[in-house]
Amino acid sequence: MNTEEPQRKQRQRAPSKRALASRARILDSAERVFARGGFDGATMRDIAAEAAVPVGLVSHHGGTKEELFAEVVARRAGELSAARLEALAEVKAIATPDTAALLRAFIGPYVARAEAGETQWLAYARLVALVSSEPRWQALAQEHFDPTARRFVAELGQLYPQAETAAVAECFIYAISAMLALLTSRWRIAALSGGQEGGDIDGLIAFCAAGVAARLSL
Amino acid sequence: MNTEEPQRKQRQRAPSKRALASRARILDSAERVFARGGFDGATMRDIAAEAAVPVGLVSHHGGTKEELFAEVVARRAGELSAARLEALAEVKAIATPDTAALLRAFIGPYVARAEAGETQWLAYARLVALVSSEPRWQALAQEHFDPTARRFVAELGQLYPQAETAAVAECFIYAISAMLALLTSRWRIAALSGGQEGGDIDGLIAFCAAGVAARLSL
DNA sequence: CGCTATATTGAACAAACGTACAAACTAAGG
DNA sequence: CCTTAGTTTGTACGTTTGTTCAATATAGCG
Repeated sequence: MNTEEPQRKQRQRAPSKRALASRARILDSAERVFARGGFDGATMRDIAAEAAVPVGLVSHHGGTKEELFAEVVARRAGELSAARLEALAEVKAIATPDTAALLRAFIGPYVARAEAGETQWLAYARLVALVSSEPRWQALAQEHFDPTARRFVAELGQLYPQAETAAVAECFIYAISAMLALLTSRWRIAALSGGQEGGDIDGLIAFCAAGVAARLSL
Repeated sequence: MNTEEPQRKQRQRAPSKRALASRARILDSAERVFARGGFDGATMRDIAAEAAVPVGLVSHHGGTKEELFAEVVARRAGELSAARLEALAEVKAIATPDTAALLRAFIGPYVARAEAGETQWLAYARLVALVSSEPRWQALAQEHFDPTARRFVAELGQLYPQAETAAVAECFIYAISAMLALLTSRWRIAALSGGQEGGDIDGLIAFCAAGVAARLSL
């Protein structure tokens, strides 16, 4: 199973400050470029140009294009999962959470970061949507997203003991895609409503909570 | 505005049966390949190989890669819009439709085709998800999807006179992304529920109808 | 049939792609 | 300060990309 990493070649020296800065800049750049055009739509040269470094340096820090993509996905996944589980723990400490509280614990941390003006988190949302929908990245989704998602599905299931697990998972996927739609398709909402800005987290949670309750009480 | 089509070069001869068959086979092939890997993930040679024709023939019938993509999207959009508007007319003929009936008129024709074993419609769902989420294809979405979507948003708005148009559009986008999730992410539902199959149209509509009602009554 | 517009084929093109590499350069550790 | 592991740079290689093209085959039409 774990034969693929025989022994990580241990460094003899710590990376310099400049090297760490280059690496971070390249990962940020890759995040934006991957978000803009998907995996195949992005080129190593685009990433290098956006980071203002020569092409070779991208490979040096990021490895293969696939390795670079996986690393970009992995980078924020840890922080996101931790924040979600923490929000879940908080809400469970107070009282037995209802559907809306559970969904808010999952959705809130993401939307908060995306709306805090941190454009990188908004770009990351497009990546998550990509990884979540294309079977090609199933392994990435399984590793980085499934554990936390499973946890929330289990919590949700406790609120609807008579519902099958598949139905709970189905609802959860609906909620996730609605969340990603809010983050990535605001332009579409504006286009359909004649230019009005629309879409906030409270409306999203109201939508999803009611949907889950109705679907799982069938 | 319409200077791009000065005068469509009129054919002197009708296309032969074989030519029509080739053309259809190429479009079907392109639909599958585009659905599998997106626009950039697909190559003209993949499309040609799947259709079992030489590369040049793809260009001959499909034109540029972008033109081919646009044509693949356009091909089913007409039938889909017509079916949706017909379902809407039917449901309005009987009585004033409620939220669930409106959503069923929009979602039903699509899911029915996708579940009828016609794998091409399932592949097309991935294309629609792609066009609906990437700003790059905004023009295609505007031309082929927006008119019908606007119509349904208007109908939905009549049921919730106090709601802003942007809120109605927001709900509609949520419903669409849930529908596309049902069509394209069944593998994800199975992964989250330990392998169980899940997701049917009745559950989806129950979810969306309750969500819309709750969101627009805020 | 014989003519001709169209369809088909396979080869070829320049451009762009991911990656590898050697040389030049920096900075950490003794 | 000198050594050396690590970083940065520019270039170059072999593929694959979308598209074009001349030649060949086919089928519609008088």
